[in-house]
Amino acid sequence: MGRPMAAALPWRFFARDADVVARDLLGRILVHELPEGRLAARVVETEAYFGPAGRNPHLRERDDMAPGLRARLLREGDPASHSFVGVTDRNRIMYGPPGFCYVYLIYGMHLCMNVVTGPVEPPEPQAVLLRAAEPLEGVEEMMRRRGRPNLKPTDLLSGPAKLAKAMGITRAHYGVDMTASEGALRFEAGRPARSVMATPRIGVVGGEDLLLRYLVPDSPHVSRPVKPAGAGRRKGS
DNA sequence: CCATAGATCGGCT
DNA sequence: GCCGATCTATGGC
Repeated sequence: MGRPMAAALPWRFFARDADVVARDLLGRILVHELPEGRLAARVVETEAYFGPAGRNPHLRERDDMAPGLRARLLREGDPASHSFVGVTDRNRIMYGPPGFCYVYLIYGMHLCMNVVTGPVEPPEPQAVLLRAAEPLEGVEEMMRRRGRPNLKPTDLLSGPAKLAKAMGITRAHYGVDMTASEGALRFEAGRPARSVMATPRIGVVGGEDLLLRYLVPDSPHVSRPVKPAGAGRRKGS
């Protein structure tokens, strides 16, 4: 056999609220073992999705969440979440236990990959969208799967659909347990990111002002860089 | 660098 | 029937 298999991040890691998991996933390693080889990438950008109002009373106990955000989620729920409308065939996995893979088709042609999160009691249908990562192992195979020549490493996994495609994610991964010890698709511990920044989520309708997108601000592998804090662009150095 | 159009189809009303 | 948790090519500056 090849290398010793590192432990998958355990079930408990994902049994926390989506914002906490989304932050904690930054710097962790997404791994997919394929016949063609091992694909590995460091997560640098995520988004948290909660559920409808009324299914999240446990948020009242949270003293580590911005009060405005907590109040909004308690009062209105998360209108951008696929679980906002209640159970459907597509979002059913979000209502199950944490640590499972949620894959969906977007714009008729792209797949996006999530991991289900949230406390078990009381339950809430949450997920974390994987938006960007830094390629570490199997770069050649990732490029082949992206099917575009001369792709720079920073363009390989810099978006949710790019990430899913390069990492070999298919609809067959819907409902896969990412915490299984022998599983091909899992997270490894890696090293948590040193700095984390929060911004509004990309491309959502509803909850546009909620700061539920998390990224490693100095990473060149994110889908969209953080807006410079100061004024317009510089010229030279 | 920025803005925009087109691709393409499953899920939900 | 409408529309989306996106990507890419193209054209302008």
